[in-house]
Amino acid sequence: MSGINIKKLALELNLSAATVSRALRDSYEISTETKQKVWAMAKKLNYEPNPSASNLRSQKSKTIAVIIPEVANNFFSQAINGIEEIARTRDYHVLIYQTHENSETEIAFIQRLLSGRVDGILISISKETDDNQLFKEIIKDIPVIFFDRVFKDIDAVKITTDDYESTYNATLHLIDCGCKKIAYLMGLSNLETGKKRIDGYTAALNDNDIAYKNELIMADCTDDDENYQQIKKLLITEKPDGIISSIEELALPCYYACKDLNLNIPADVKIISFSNLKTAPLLNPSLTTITQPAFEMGKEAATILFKILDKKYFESNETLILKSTLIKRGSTRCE
Amino acid sequence: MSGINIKKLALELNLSAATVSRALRDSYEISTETKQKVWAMAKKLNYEPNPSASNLRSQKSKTIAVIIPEVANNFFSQAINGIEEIARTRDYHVLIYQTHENSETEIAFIQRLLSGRVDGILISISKETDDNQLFKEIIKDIPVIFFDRVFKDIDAVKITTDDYESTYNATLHLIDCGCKKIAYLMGLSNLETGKKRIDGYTAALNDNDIAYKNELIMADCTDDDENYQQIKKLLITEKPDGIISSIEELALPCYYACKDLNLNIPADVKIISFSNLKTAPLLNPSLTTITQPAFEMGKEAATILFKILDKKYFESNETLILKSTLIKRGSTRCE
DNA sequence: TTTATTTACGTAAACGTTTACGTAAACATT
DNA sequence: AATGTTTACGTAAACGTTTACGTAAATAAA
Repeated sequence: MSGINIKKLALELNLSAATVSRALRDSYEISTETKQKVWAMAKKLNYEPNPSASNLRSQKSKTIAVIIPEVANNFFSQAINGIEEIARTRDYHVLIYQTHENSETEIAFIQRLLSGRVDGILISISKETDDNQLFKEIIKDIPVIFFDRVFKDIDAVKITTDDYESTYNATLHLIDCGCKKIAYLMGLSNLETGKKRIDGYTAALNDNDIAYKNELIMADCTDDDENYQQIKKLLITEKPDGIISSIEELALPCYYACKDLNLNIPADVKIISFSNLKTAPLLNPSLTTITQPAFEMGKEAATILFKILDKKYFESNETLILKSTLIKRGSTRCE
Repeated sequence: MSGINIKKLALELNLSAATVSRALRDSYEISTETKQKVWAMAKKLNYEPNPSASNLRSQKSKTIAVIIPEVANNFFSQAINGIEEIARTRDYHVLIYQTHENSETEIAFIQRLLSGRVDGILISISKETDDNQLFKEIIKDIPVIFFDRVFKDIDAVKITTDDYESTYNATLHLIDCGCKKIAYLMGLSNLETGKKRIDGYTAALNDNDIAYKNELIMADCTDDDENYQQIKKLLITEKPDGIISSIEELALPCYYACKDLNLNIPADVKIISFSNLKTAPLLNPSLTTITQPAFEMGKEAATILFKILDKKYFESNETLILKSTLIKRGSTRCE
């Protein structure tokens, strides 16, 4: 708010506001001479166009929203990083909203965004959300890209990783290491993401003639301590020799539980987790991870959103699938 | 963009836009009866006021900007978490900008924000920034709160941690553990933050009659590999028995370097680092950390900003200092 | 009953842009 | 010389709110 607006600028230049506006946007209607005078004066006076006025007139906000469960999470913060990088190249602004896995918060945010505040939305659905009716409505009003945590039956652009293959291969890896009783820590069960992950697990079991046992499946809940207790209970009662954690949040509790129960990783139980932890190689033991390309997902999601905003993207319901990487480390070392 | 604006709403209700506007804001000038009709219809039609129009008229954006070096960083993502939580309680929106430690990017962002896009700015200065002249200018135009990474001589509100005490106590801890040659990995040397940290270190050495040696100080640079090589070189040539890392980014390279050189932590060299890693307890060995209250810093910074916006805060240059915690773990275990 | 006050609304201007439309001057075409 | 076209700008309306000001009707005070 240097207090300088286009009118004052025009006054200073003995021009009309219209001419100044056109000159600033490099319109062909304005002589080169005038343009240069305008540019010079704009720079001199540190003129910045008022975004509210611009947005109001143009009905564009040059802003996108990112709605995620948590910022303080390796995956999501890396995704934001990618999104912000792309947005910056386009001089777009990025609004951040955290749902804390709460469906109502999520809905409230979205409702508030349906008023021209943003030109598009990038969203990773909260765990709790199982009803996609609202989303089916809003995608008619504004471009929405779903990333990582997506719905099954919605006609929208989605960016995911190869969730099915990831858990399939992870399970195979454990089987190769000799595991016979592989537990599965299930997250995101409401979402397509979570379903594909467990499907990969069961398919791998099937393909290797290992019976699926319901008792080996643990569904995560919202309470961290409860999760920890459940994992411990699972380790005690079922004595699995392998664990696949479908979400990063459950990996560390596994480590703590094993420590607590004097179980050796990987001798007694091998562990693989979805994770974007930078410290995975330095854990004790180092953690075998399914690492998602979070940064690239953010970049891709933003890139596609901008293509849509540019009207250069026409597949309204494509799913772009990026590959995760299974990084084998100490927690699944075979003897 | 449900396409419904205040005029259509007014038309539907047989009222003027002015009355509707006032009813929505619960003005005393409007009868209870009318208000309720308006509220009901607004809800029914899913009316959301257009923010550009509101902002333009009111000269408020209900938006704040957060300018930080990186999102994908434990400290900053936790700080954003705190900021977002406070902003939400006020129905404010949060814009995120990453400088990637680049001073010019930082300046460009700030310039763009001086046009009413945001009502206030929360910023953690980039490493490279040493000139605070621009900042002295902008704080006249818009409320700016500096957090964690702050300038020395600027008349603004700052939120920091007890940087001096933190490194002082960390150094003491190493001395207590018998360390005689304590290396210091220096970051943020341009900023008050970095200066206070190294001051704490040298003071502790002084108070314990240990000579300060320039060769034991390593300044970080922008290149990760270069940092790693420098740390290795330091370990080889100086053989320190303790290391204090003033930034989280250098902690893991230390671990790798020690591994590489077959140095045992903590037997050969003890390590303490500023860090907000959740996995610090699970590293091999677990890492002794100076943990900053990142979440609380974000909350405090946002809270004070809102007080300023509410004109309920008048100390224009207070520094609020939160306490970091020295968490002693395996990397500094004494025999 | 007359006048003052309060209540509940409407009118219109303003916020700072952008752009459709208009136009005078310069230039080109016949 | 009369007409058409281009160039380079200005005028004014519009985007969707909010609010100062105005006012008719209802109520209170005299």
